[in-house]
Amino acid sequence: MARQATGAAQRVAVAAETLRDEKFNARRVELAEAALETLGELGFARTSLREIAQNSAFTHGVFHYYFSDKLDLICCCVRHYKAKCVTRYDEVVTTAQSRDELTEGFLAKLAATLQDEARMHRLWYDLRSQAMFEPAFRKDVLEIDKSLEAMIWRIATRYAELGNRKPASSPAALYALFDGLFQSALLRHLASDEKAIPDLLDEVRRLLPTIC
Amino acid sequence: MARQATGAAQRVAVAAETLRDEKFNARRVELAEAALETLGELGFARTSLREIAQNSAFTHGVFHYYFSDKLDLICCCVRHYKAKCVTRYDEVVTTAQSRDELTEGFLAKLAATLQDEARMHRLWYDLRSQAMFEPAFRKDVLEIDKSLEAMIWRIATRYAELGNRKPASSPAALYALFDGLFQSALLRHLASDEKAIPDLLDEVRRLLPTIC
DNA sequence: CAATAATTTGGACAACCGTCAAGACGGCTG
DNA sequence: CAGCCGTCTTGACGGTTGTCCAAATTATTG
Repeated sequence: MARQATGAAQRVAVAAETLRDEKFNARRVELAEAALETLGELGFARTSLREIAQNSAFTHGVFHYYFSDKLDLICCCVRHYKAKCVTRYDEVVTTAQSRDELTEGFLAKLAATLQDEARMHRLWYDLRSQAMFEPAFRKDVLEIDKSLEAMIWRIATRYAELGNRKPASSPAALYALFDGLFQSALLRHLASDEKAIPDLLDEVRRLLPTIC
Repeated sequence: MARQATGAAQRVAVAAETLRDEKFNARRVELAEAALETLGELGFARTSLREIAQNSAFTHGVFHYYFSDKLDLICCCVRHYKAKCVTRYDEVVTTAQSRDELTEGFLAKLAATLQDEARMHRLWYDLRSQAMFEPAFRKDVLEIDKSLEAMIWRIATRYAELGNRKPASSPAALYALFDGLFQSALLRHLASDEKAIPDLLDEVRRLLPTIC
C-alpha cells in the first residue's frame, strides 16, 4: 500500500494517523484523570482497576484497551499530575512586585493547596514512595522532583532578587526544606490537626528572610 | 474464682498472667521483626500475609493468632521499627568533643545508614505515606516523626553548643530539611545514582555551619 | 500421669485481583 | 447499502488475598 501511495496521499495518511494518535492520547489523559480521583481517595495500595472504573464513567475493560497494564496507567497518571502541579506558583512569582507581595501570595497559595488539594498531594507522596520499590516509576518521579525543585528555586531567586540578594543555599536544600515542611503539614492536616496550616505558614514566613 | 482467692494466690495469678502477656508480646515482636523483612523488600502495597509467612520461619496461621488483622500486624511493625531507629545518632552526639568530630561522626553514620539500611528506610517513607490514607497508622507515625525531630534537634543543639551558639531555626524546620534531603538521597541511591550519597554528604557538610 | 489450656498447623472459604477475549456497537468508506 | 475499523462492553479465567476454623501438637497445671 505504502509503495503505491503518491506523495499527497502519503501526507493525508500521515495526517490521519497523527489525528488518531492525538485522539487516542486525549482519551488516555481522560482516563488517567478519572483514575487520579480514586487514587487520591484510596492510595496506590488499595486502588484496583475495577474500583477506578466504578468511580468513573468508564467500564474496566476500557482501561485495558488504552493501557497495556496497571503500571502503564499509573505512570500516565503521574505524568499528567506533573503538568498540573509544576506551575502552581508561577503566576505569583511573575506578578509580585515586592518581597511582601511575593510572600503573601506564596503563603496564600500554599494554604489553599493544602486545604483544597490534600488528596492529590498525598497521592504524590505515596507514588514517590512507591518509586523506591518499583523501578518503573523512578524515571517519572525523579523528573517531577526535579521540576518541583526548579519551581521552588524560581520562587527563591525571585524573592532574593526583590531584595537585591542571592539565595543563601542550594536548590536541592531549599526544595528539601519546603518539601519536608509541606509533607509534615499535610500529614498533620489530614489527621485533623487544625494548627497544621497556620504552623506551616508561620514557619515559612519566618524562614523566607533567612534563606536570602 | 477471684472471690475465693486469697491475697497471696491472687498475687501469684496476676504474676502468671503478666508473664504470659510478656511472652505473648515477645512473640508478637518476633513476628513483627520477621514481617519487616518482607515489608522492606516489597513495600506495603505488595506485601501479603502469606508472603510474609513464606519468607519467615512461621506459618500464615500464626500471624492471625497473634494479630487481630493485617493492620494490627503492621502497626506493631511500625512501633517496633521506631525503637530501633530513634537512637541511631545518639552515641555520636554524646561522645563527640568538637564540631569536626560531631560532623564527621554524623556524616559517617548518615552514609552507612543510607548504604546498609535503605530497605528499612524506604519502608518508613512508605508507611508514613500510608498514614495519609489510613487513619489507623496516624498516631504511631506522628509519634515516630516527633521522635525523629527530637533526634535531629539533639544533634543540632550539641553542634551549636560545641561552637558556643544556638541553633538558628526551629526543630520542625531542621527536621524537615534533613528529612527532605535524606528522602531525596535515598530515592536517588535506590535508583543506582552513585552520586546520591556523596552529594548528600557535601550538602550536609555545607549546611551544618549555617544552621547554628 | 492425666487433663486442661495454649499454641500451631494447614486447608477451606468467599471475595477480589489483573488480564484477556469474544462479541456488540456506531461511524466511515468504498 | 455492505463491509470494515476503531471503540467499548461484558463475562470468564486462573491466581491471590484476608480471614476463619477444626484438628494436631505442645506446654502447663492439678
